[in-house]
Amino acid sequence: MPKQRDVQAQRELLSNATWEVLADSGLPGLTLRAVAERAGCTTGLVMHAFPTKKALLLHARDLLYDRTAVRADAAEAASPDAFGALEAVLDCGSDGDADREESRVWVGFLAAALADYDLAERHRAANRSFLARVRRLVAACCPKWTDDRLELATKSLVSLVEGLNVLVAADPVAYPAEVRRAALSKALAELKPPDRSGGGRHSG
Amino acid sequence: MPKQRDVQAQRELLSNATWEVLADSGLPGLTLRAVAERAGCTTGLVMHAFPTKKALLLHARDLLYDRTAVRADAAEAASPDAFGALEAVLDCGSDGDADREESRVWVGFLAAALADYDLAERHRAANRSFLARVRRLVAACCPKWTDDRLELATKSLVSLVEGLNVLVAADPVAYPAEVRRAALSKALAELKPPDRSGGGRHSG
DNA sequence: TCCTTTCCGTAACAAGCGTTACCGTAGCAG
DNA sequence: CTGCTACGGTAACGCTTGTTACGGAAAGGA
Repeated sequence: MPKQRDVQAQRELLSNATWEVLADSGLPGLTLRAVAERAGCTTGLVMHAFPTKKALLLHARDLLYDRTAVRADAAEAASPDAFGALEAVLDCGSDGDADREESRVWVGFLAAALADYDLAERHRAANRSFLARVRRLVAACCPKWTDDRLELATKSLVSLVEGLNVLVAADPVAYPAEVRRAALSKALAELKPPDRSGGGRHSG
Repeated sequence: MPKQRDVQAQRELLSNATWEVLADSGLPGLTLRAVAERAGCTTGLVMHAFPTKKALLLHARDLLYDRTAVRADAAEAASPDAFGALEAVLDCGSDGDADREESRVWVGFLAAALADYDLAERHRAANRSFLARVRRLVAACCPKWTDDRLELATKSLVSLVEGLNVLVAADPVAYPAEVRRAALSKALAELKPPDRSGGGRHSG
């Protein structure tokens, strides 16, 4: 049995390349040749690893979801309480340079999803998964809230965060990190208006 | 002087067609032929009305901005006080079917702006104009607030609204009109916590 | 060492894109 | 009615796209 390959590694390599191309060339620049060049191979390998371009796109979309899920899990696990976890999860889209890139990719996939049913399905699944996570954390923060209130707070928080991500992707100057942080903090402060036991922020 | 045409009307017709194609075929489906077919003509007229595809895109982008500005002006003028104006302006993206289309178009242009400098410039200008409008109304609602607080509230509101617009464009089921309305109302309630003189909502 | 089998780079394909050149034609002046 | 001129539909161009077919090369078994 001659010359075996690591299919999994190839698919991940190509998905990463897809991600990078999408980040700095946008959706119209996402061509198989661009992906191949970024991955350091030719379109031959791309078409052997994925049957079609759409399969590559869907796999890259899944990869984006996996990454955010892994990071959210890590942020959640590293936080001592539910408040900190919620803050970390919602803020994990503001870390550094790599994340602005992720926002750009997210916007690209979103725009593509508006005209592609499969991509739209994955977008919805990912966003609802994110909603469920945030809702769980909000519920942990405010156990006495009704379902309606939980629902509203969750979707408000998610909308705020995604809005910030979208807007900062197109205009980083108008939405600097400090503004984003402050907006998030103010929104999170809504979750604990009565009791002010201890400071949630770890630093000044 | 034979056979004169109404250039302005042609440009508007084509921009509208561009808008419609972008709304239901997405960015990759936005071709000159598709625009021409939607406008009921051929690519010949398109290329006579606009020198290039990018010029058409930019004009369509300007048209989108003009429409939202006109509608915001109308919403503002029809409101008796600053609170109502702010609510109307922020809510003007949730009216009916035509508006979901507008959100989709907005997302499409945003994604295109991530890889096109001129489109990005117009996006920034439009968003900053919107920020200025909201900030002016917030300032009218809360005259005693500091600049920092104004800035934060303004950008939080805009982020929330744009986030809702983006999310509802891709998943209308998860973000129904009532949720959006409630989220906006709750965010606006932040602007007047101390005095509770009269109800702001006009109807049930 | 040689053979076999899988891999993947090369190169071609048809289709679609934005763009261009051309010419029939429709409308006004005389 | 005739002639002129700008308009815009037609069709082609060159280019890039996704996709496919093919052949050389590399790695494990005999």
